[in-house]
Amino acid sequence: MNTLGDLERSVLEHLWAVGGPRTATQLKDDLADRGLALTTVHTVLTRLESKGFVAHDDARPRQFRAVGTREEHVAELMHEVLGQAGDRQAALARFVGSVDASEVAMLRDLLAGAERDRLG
Amino acid sequence: MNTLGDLERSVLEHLWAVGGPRTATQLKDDLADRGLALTTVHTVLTRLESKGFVAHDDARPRQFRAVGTREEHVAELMHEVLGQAGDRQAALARFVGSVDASEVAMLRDLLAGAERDRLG
DNA sequence: AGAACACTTCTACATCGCGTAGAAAACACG
DNA sequence: CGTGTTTTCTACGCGATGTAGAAGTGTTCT
Repeated sequence: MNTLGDLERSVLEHLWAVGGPRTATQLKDDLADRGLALTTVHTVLTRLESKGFVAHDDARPRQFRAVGTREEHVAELMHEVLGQAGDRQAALARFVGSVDASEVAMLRDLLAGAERDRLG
Repeated sequence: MNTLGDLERSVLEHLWAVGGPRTATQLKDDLADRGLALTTVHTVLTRLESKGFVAHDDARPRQFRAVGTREEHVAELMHEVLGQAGDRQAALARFVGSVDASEVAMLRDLLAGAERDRLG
């Protein structure tokens, strides 16, 4: 499922944050605190790409960008996780039972919207 | 985060399904399709235990049981995942936008309850 | 009690994913 | 073309996991 190592996650997280395309060299600099070799960045990007999280064009410093947003990813993961529950409703109940107050209010609004959409 | 291998997951899943305690030998038989050695089952149980998913008593065929339910686990994972979102609300919105109709209705009820609890 | 069997713990090994990067190959630019 | 940059290839170490043998401990039956 959520098979991302620390470094992979950092890089992807950064691409998500940036929002746009980024070259390997730029990423290496962006993550300078890690002190990575350029090839390391490349390896990670390649792996992220083979996992479908990143794509690059064929320009000549390759431009790498995140496929999808962090929020999409999170929502997708939540669904995957929920799919593991035998009793989805029970799992959802527990989940809802522990989201914080502001989110509860927001969820309610979202649900109202979802319902309207469904009813047309 | 969700660090469970296939076998570990199978065993835990089985313990969740069974609901009650189970000996290593019983588990080995329960999962006979895997053709595991008894010691393998023990190793896995030990690892699950060190991860906090399983506990055993000190009776003499040790009784192993799942700590918590699958639904609790799922809800917990959902929270962990949600915690990864930069924008929790956006993530929740996407999530809610794709749960099915019956669950939407149920969520609405759950939320009403959650709110009452908070206000009350 | 002693033997035979069952259960538990210890130790080990192969594989795989991931962090990490050197070496080599392909390419751009003056 | 030569030099610096970028990309690809290859590789190694480590920790997690699947897998289980060997050894130790407890149980049972005669």
